[in-house]
Formats: sequence, structure tokens, C-alpha cells
Amino acid sequence: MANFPFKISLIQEKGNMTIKEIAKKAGVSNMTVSNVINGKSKKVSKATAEKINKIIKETHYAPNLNARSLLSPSSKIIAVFVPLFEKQKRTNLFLNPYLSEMIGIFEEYFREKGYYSMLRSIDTVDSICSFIDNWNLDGAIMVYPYLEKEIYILKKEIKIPLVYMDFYNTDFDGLTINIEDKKGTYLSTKYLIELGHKKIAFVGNYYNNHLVTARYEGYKQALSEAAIPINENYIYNVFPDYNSGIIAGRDIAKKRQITAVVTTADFSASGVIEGARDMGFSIPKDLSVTGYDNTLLSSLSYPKLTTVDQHIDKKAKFAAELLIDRISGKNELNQHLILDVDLVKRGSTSKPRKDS
Amino acid sequence: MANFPFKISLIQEKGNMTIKEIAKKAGVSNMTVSNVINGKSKKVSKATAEKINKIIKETHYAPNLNARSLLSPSSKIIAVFVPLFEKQKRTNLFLNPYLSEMIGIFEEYFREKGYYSMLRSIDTVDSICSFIDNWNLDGAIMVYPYLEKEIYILKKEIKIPLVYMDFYNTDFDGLTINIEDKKGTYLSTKYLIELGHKKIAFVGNYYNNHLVTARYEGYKQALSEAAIPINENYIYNVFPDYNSGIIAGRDIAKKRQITAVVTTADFSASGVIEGARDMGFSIPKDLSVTGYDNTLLSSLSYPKLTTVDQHIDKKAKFAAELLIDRISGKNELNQHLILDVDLVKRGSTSKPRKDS
DNA sequence: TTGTATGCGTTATCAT
DNA sequence: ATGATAACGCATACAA
Repeated sequence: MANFPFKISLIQEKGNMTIKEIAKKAGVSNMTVSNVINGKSKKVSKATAEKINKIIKETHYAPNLNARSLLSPSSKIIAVFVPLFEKQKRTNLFLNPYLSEMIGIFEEYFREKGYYSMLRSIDTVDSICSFIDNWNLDGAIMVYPYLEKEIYILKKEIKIPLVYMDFYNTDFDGLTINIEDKKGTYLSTKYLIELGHKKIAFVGNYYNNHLVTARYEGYKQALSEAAIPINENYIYNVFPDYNSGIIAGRDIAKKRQITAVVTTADFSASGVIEGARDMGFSIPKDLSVTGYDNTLLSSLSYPKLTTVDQHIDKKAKFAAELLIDRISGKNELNQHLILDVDLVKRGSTSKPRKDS
Repeated sequence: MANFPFKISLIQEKGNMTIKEIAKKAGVSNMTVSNVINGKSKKVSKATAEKINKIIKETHYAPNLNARSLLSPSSKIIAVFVPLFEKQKRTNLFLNPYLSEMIGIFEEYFREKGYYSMLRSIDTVDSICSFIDNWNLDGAIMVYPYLEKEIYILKKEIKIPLVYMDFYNTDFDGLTINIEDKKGTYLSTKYLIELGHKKIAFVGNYYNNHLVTARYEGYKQALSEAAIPINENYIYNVFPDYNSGIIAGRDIAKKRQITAVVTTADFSASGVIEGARDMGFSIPKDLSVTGYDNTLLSSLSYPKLTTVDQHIDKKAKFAAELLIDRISGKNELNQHLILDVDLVKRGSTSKPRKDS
């Protein structure tokens, strides 16, 4: 209970210090204290600065940032907007490692640059606009393509820098970060073809937005280049989550023709594997499956997933950087980043069964 | 590009509305507007209220919450504090589904109660105190036991409600949420014994804090009740993460005597399985492994993990509820919740090999 | 029912 | 080098 790494004085102080109180303690005016706090050394004599700094340390003064935000156009607050899907689904989006990894990287980057992160689920454009005004936000990141059309127009209304992830409207004048979505499934499909597969299913919805449509296109292109016709029976137009994956996986196993599956998400791939196993399939012997994203999940699965690495860490960092640079006035260019993807070959894929 | 679900007027307005501007538009005083906004219907005539409400809607007025925070003792901001471990490790804590699931639940609960969530990594008590003062926080949650001794003392200094998760200082007077840590490993160890295992390893550090020590105690108690002596060679005192798990798993496989492993985290269990597989082991045939937490990971692994369910969703909800109730003045009791745990039996455990 | 004055903590501006 | 004043947007207290 003895020596702690902080001054006992702190323990005995009570309530938040204010500039005014420090000024009184130091016998100077508020502005002198303010100038010291803001490092305007030219305006304050060394002696008084030292005296004030000492008091600041002793009292553990922390500026009231609400007051600062009120006065300045900058609040130092950045919002991370997460879509709030329908309550009925009860899906906690935060279970997705893709999202949580990004959030961790955002928080770190923003903090290091002197910003504060607010996390907020949103469901309407109004809720976004209100939030921005409520806290006088300096900027925001939208982590999924959501409310695409509405935001496209409202962008004119929103005066702060806003980074949209995976948002593909090409004539949109905001900041966007995308990846080579099409290339990803192209690579995974091509790889399966190279392994000798011909009956390759696609699991993923392809009408919802550009992102998934592009992934469908990649699949089609690879088949087309190999002169393999599209078989409508092999296309599973479902939401790329675990449960839909299971259902698709079971159906695929039942059909007994398909030897490989291309999915648009690691979660989906996990589900497909699970569903196929339910029907007695062994992976990859009876069915090869590819994921997308290269989330932690793909390394922890068994067998580890062959998947498309979209370099989430880089993507998140680029997004954060893009936002901060815009907020601080640098880098008015580079509005639409498109990041490359790679195929990561792991154990969930192999040559097809001989009997097929 | 045609009919959008919002008024065009919004698009044409510019800049944030203020009470003053609305008052001017309505030809009334600021206070009348303020009273309308705050629903003090007794103070405003119906006619003026309606007129003002119309303008508020048209202009999409959103109150400046920085200004409100400045004025009132309540900022409506709640912080979720996440430990910032050493940079060298480069471990993004957010990769852990345990954390991200909780964060999602916090955000939802706080939002529904009218609060705003700030996410913040912290590494010192000072950084916590500063943050609290900076934003005039209404409350905070600490998601891991961290800075236990320092905070224990500084609690006297911190005037806001603070919920500590997995924080075990029994004479601590703050709000804490814990689980029956000991019971968890007791259950998993006992289950392994019931399956016929005798040579059971423990993987997890047991000196670091109460949480993991308790989990070690549970393991010991189950062995003791079954009259199985502790074998020091079977104890792996390592940090419960994936990589340490791999190393332990390899070593366990090398020793060729151990038939089952109790771990203190799903991540750790995954690592052990991976490591044992590296050495040619098949799970659960050659080695039974139990996890802890029942994170998403344990259902997505193959085989699915037998693990201790600590009901993360309930735990998070209780924590959020405890905090909000305290902030709003209800429920001064119930300061130390201890939640129950269950064993979830899945595929990563089975009877031991016959040759052992 | 409506309006005026005041102050929250901070900083820019303009004195001294 | 230091200090007085005003202002940010809002809401409490009080007056009309």
C-alpha cells in the first residue's frame, strides 16, 4: 500500500481543475495560463511559465475539451459509423473480425494524431447528420457501404471530411477506399480451375451493391477465360454470413456434383464447410472452399482457409490516414484509393476428387 | 436521382443551425426555442411550439452537445477503456472476439439510453484521469483488469461511476463484474477426468492476476478431488494467446504422455490444437483440449471447442446496465456482480487414447 | 406564456 | 509580458 508511481497530491485534490482556478493559484490571469497550456512561449516569461506548469502538473489539470470544441471549429472528435441493421436479425456486427480489427486500428491512429474516437451505429442519413452536428465532428469513417444513394446526394450537405469504405459510386466526390474486389474472386476461381476443378459454385449475393457484384464478376470472368460455362444451379445468391453458408454448404453436398466453392467472405466459407461436413463431406478432399478477407478466422479454421487477402490493416490505416490528412488540410488529392488483393493458398483447397 | 426520403430543403441549408438562428426565424426568443427543444410544453403555447418544431424539422437542427456538456454536469459521454499493451507486441487487442463482441453490446446499450460511446486505449492512470476530465465523462467501463493497484487507490479521486470487468479486489468499493472463473476450469477439468483422462495439462499464466489464478485453482481443485496429483511438467505458465498456445501444444505433443489440456482462453486452445497438429496429433483422438470464454471462435473451429461459456453478451449487458443505473442514480446496490459459467461440450474433447 | 441576464471553460482580440 | 473583454451554444434563474 506504499509507494505508488504518482503524487499523493493528486489523490487529495478534488474536482476538475479549470484554467481559472490555476490562474488564481498562480496569481496570474486566465490568458497567461491558457498561453502556457498552448505552448505559446513567446507570450509568457520563462519564470511564470514554469510556475504555472508546476501547478498544472500538481493539480493534474486536464483541459475541458467540450469548451474548446465550442469555441473552435475543430472538436478533435472523429466518428466511426457502423451500419445498424434491422434489430430482428440480432446480428452483432462486431462479431465480425473484419470490423473489429479495423476499429482497433482506427482508434490507434486517431489517438496518436490527437483525435478522439466515437463509435456509433447509424441507420438513417438523418442520424448521421445529427451526430455530426451534435458533436461538431472533425471527420468520420463509414465502415461499410450503406445508405449509398442517400449519402451520395447528402454529401453536399455534409461539410466535414468523410471516408467511405467499399463505396463504389465512381462519380462520387468524397473520399473512398476500395479494394480490387473483382480480382479477388477472379484469383480464387482461377486457382480452383488450375487445380482441376470444373464444377465450381459461387456463394454470395451479387445484386445488393457494387462490392459483391464485382466479386461475382470475378468468378464469371475466370470461368469464362477457362471456357467453362456458367451453371445457374451452382450460383447461391445468399447473404455472405455463417448461417447462409451452412445452408448453401448442405445443398452443395446434396447435389454431389460440385467440387469447389468460391465465397465472398471468410464467414461464409466457414459456413459452407460446416454445412458440407454435416452431410459427411471431408474438406478439402470432397470439396474445396475459398474465403475472402483473410480475417483471423481464416487462419484459425481447420483446415486453414485459402482466401483472398484484402490487407485489412493496410486498408484501415489508409482510410484513417486519408481522413486525417484531409482534416488537416494536406492531400486534397487521392480521393479514391483502390487497394490490391492477393490470394493466400492454404489447406481448404486441393485437387478435385477423382470420381468427379 | 429523383425522390429521396428527405426534404430538399435540407440539402440547401448550410452550416449547423443554432438555437439563436431558429429563434430569429421564428421571431421568438432563444429561451422559447430552448424550451420547445427540451419538451417543456407547459412553458410554451401550443401555437408557437408547433411553429418552432416545424422550423427545427426543416432545418434539421441538432443541438450542440459540447455546449450542453459545458453547462451541465452530464456530458452523456461514456468511455470504453481498453488496455494499451506494449507497442512492441503489436497485438491488436481488437482481434479478440471477446472484446469486440462486448464493445458492440456496449455501444448498443448506451445509444439506446441516450449516451455516446468513446473508445479509448489507455496505458496509465493519468491517461484515464485526463480523459475523464477532458470530456467530462458521465461514466466509463474498463474492459480488462488492468492497472489494478493504481486504480484501486485512485478510485477515491475518480468521481464518476466506473465499471471494472474481471477486477477482483474484494475490498474495492467500485462497480465490478466478474464471473465464476474458478468454477469454469473446475468444470472443464472435471469433465476431462470423467472422460477418463488422468494426465491433464494446464496452459495459462496463473500469477498475473486474480482471474487467471482462479482458473488455475479450479484446475487444481478438480484434480485434487479426483485424487490426481499435480504434475509440474504438465503446467504451462504462459500468456493465453494463440502463439503461446502453439508452442505449448507442440511441447505437449512431444512429451507423448499428456492426453488432455485445460486452457484459460479459446485463443489459447486454438493454438494448442494447432501446435499438437504440427506434431501429427489428431484432435480429439490424440489430445482433448478445452477452451474458455465461448467466443465465436469456439464454434467456428474444427472440431468445435469444448469450452467454458462465460456468456459474454449477458456480461456486457450487465456491465452496461450497472453503469447506466449508477449514472442515473438508481441501484446504488449490487456493486459486485459475479456471473455464473457453464461448460459447453463440443468436439474438441473425447475419451483418451487407449494406449495411454 | 415569453423574454433578459448570466455563466459553463476556453481562447482570440485588443488593450496595457 | 500580462490582463480585460467578448464570444462559442446552451439552459438555469428570474423578471415581465
